[in-house]
Amino acid sequence: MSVARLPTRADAKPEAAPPMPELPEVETVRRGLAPAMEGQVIARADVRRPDLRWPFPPDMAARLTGARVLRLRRRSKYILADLDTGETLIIHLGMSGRMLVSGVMPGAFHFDHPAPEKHDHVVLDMAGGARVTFNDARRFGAMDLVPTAAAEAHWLLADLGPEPLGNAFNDAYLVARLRGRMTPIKAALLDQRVVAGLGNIYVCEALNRAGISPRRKAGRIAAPRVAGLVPVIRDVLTEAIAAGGSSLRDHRQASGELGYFQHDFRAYGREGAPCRSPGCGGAIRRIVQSGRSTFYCPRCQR
DNA sequence: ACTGGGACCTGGACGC
DNA sequence: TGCGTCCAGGTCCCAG
Repeated sequence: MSVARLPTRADAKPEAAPPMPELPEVETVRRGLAPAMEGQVIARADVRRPDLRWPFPPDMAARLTGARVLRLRRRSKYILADLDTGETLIIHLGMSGRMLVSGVMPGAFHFDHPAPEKHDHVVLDMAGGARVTFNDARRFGAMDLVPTAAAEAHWLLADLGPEPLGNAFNDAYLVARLRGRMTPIKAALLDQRVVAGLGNIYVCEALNRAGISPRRKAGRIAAPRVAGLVPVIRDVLTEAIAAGGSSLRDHRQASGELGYFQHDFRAYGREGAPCRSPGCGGAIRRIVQSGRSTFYCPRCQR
C-alpha cells in the first residue's frame, strides 16, 4: 500500500538541465516569491557565506532582520526587494541561482522546510512562517543592499538598456541603437546595454522567429527587418512568462522551487532537429559565437 | 567607442 | 571505477 508523501526537494530537480535564468525565468521567480515575501517581515536572515560573485555587505543579515518587504520588483534579470527600512535588496540569480519557498505560504501549499543543502547561501525566514532559500552552485549570482532611491543607479543596473516589454523598446530605438554596429546581431542582442533581459536562449529563439541569421552584422540589417525584431522579442518573452505563470501554481505544488518550467523552443538546444518555423523544416545548426552556442536554421534565417 | 576573448564557478556528461 | 576534459553561460574586465 502506497503512502502519500510530502513533496521533497528532489522533486524540484528538473530531469534535463534547467534553462538559465533570463527575463522570463526571473519574472516567474519574482511572481512566485511575492506571496511569500510581500508585506512580510524578515524575522531572520541567515547569510551562510560572505559572498556570491562579490562580497555581501558585511552587515547584510543585520540590516535585513526586522525589515518588512514592501514589494518585489524586477529590472532586467534582477529582482529588487524594496524594504520599509529605505533599503532595497538587489538579487541576481546568475546562471545557476535557484529560489526555494517552504513553510507557510498564504493561500498556497505548505511545505516542510527542507534540510539545508550544499550551496544554500542565504536563507530568509519570514515572520509569517515562509522561508526563502537562495541556492547557487556556481555562485555567479549576486546580492547587494542599497538605498532604495539609489537602486536603479547601482553599478550593476546603471548601464542597462530598456526593458524589452516596455515602451522605450521600439523599432525606432532599436534601429538607431544598432546603426553602424559591426558585431553580429546575436552578440548585439545579448548586450544588456542594447536591450535588458535577453540571454542566449531567447536571443536564439527571437532570431529564429524573425528569420534573421545570427551571424549578420547588426548594423547591416535593413531597418524594416530590425524593426520586425521588436514584436518578435516581445512575443517570445511574453509567451515564456505566460508559460512560467501558468506552471507556477503546479510547480509550487510539486516542489516549492520557483522559476523552472517547460519550454518549447524552436531552435535552442535542437541541433540537427528540424526547424519549427512554419513551413521550413531545415536542420537546426549549432555554431559558436563569442564562445557561446548559437542555434539557428541556415535555411530560413538569412 | 567598439569589439572579441578570457575569467569566474561548479556539476554533469563524456571518453578512455 | 575513476580520472581527466569539456561544456553550460551572465557578467565583468582587459587588450587591441
